[in-house]
Amino acid sequence: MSIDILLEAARYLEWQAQQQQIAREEEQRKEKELISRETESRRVELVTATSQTVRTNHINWGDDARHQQPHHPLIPPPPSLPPPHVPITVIPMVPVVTATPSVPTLPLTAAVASAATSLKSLPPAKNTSSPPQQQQHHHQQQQHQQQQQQASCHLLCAPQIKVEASPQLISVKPSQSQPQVKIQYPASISTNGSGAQHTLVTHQAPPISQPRTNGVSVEDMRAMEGKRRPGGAGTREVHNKLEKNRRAHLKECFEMLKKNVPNVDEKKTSNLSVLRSALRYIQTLKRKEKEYEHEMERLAREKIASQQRLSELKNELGQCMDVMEIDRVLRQTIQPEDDQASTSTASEGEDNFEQDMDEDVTPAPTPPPKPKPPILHAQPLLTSHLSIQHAALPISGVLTTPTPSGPPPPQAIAPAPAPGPPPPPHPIQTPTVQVQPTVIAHAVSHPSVIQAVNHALPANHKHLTHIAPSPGPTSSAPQPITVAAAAAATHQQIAAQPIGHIITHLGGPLPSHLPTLYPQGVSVSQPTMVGHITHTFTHHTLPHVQANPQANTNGGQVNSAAVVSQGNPSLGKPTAVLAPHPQLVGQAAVLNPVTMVTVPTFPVSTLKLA
DNA sequence: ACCCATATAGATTCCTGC
DNA sequence: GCAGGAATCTATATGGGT
Repeated sequence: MSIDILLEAARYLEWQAQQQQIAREEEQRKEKELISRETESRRVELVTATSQTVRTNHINWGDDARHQQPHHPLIPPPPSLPPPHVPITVIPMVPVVTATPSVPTLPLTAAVASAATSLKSLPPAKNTSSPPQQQQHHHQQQQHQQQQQQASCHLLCAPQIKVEASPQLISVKPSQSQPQVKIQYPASISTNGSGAQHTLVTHQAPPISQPRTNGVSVEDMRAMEGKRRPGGAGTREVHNKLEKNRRAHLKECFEMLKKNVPNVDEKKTSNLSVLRSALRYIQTLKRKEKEYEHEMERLAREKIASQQRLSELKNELGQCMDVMEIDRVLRQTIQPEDDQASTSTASEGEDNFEQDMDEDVTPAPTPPPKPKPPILHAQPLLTSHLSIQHAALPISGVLTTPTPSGPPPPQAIAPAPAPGPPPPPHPIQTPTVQVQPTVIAHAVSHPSVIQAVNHALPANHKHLTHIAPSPGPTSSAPQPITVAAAAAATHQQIAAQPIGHIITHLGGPLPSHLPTLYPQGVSVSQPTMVGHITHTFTHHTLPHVQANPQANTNGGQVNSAAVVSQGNPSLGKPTAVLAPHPQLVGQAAVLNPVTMVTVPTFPVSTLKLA
């Protein structure tokens, strides 16, 4: 219920009260005349004054006046006092007013409230409403004057009306004359006072002060309404509109939240339930997030452990193979070929190798003697080669990852051009001929070969990449080394084109880094090592090449200068091609102008993954 | 301008007694 | 099953604080 409605109702009541008051005044005046005529002068005046006072103060209290008659034995009952025509309607406002008594800006309600509070003290005032006649007379005169002067009515009548009105009469029009009420109310209050002197004093002031204390006059109220309405109404409307928009936005937000939160009933879900559901959902998400994080950590730990285990296994396997191969190869090669080699152990043989290498190796940067067995140094980088080799070997075939598709690439080492079947039209870089790095790696990275080379090389030269047949001291033309040539080391071709030079490189994963990583090749020209290598080719590589033609597991680089190899007549095996690495050609030319056999410089990680 | 608290009314749902 | 009341929720108005 807005204040505007209340104000409208108050004005309506005021207007009705004025109308009724005017009519009643006419009647009362007529009554006065009649009474004055019937009764004597002074007493009649007194009686009329009191009755009028009562009437004016309690406009609708006709019944009360009658009830109060016993209390006023001197006052005869007003015979012609008309009962209120219509009941009073202001009553419903009182509960509202009393419900909100703290509204200071509401003059009407404040006035009503104050009047209501004053009404509580009204009955005793009625009981004591027998002031001296002089006072009453004086009061009557004042009342008359005020009645005539009053053009504005006061709402103080409302409480009085309310008190008198019965609950059943709430909806009926009021029958109060507010002007009288306004004026008479202070009078009644003053009469309620215990002392006559006090009433006199109060009579002087009340007409002016009471309206201020009890409330605001109608005109003041109207003025305030005028102040509030133009600006206040607009402000109110704007404020209401803004508030409405705000609520709409809030509602949209709730709707959005409801959509984003699963397991929320589309219907019958209040905002509170939506908030609760959202809270539960957020908590669930947080819990799941933590679980997933833990799972990820666990999987990461498992992965690391698996990788470590894998590397350990690889190391163990490679170490075992190296040791075994070295022992065996040393026994087989060094003893028969090197007469100087005594029945030395592998370590002693290594020393011999080292000594030999010191003698025969080309002027390469000579590192200080290795404090440790070279196998230990070579292990990390040799692992890749060993893996390839082992993958190719039947023993360690578990580690292989055979290529599922594609024609079996000719895995071979480039044969010597002279013997064997007719060479292809393009001996070099034949598209149909592909050199399998696996084979090359297998051939070159045979543990024994590598080990032998590593022994011959300084400690930091551990990655065997190039093996070149010995072109002879004056030969500068690159010549491919083939399986046949390798086999010829022990057969016929070794004499014609023996492998007299092996170029080693430090293991660099990327070919592009070769120029920087391998500023110089290391030539292995010692007969012992060359013989060992060729022997290894003969006894280990070729069988593997034949047995595992598709053993390319890493898709290594194809040598650009592939040379069709010749089949080994003695073994009757397919031709193997071994070609120099394209990116090492230039370097090979620089290092040693021979045909090179390269080991693909694929990353070690690739091998590990394979 | 925005937000919040309060009061109120209307609608809906739930519970209870008959 | 139905009426009535209580409980709950939503929308609105209003005033006040920041």
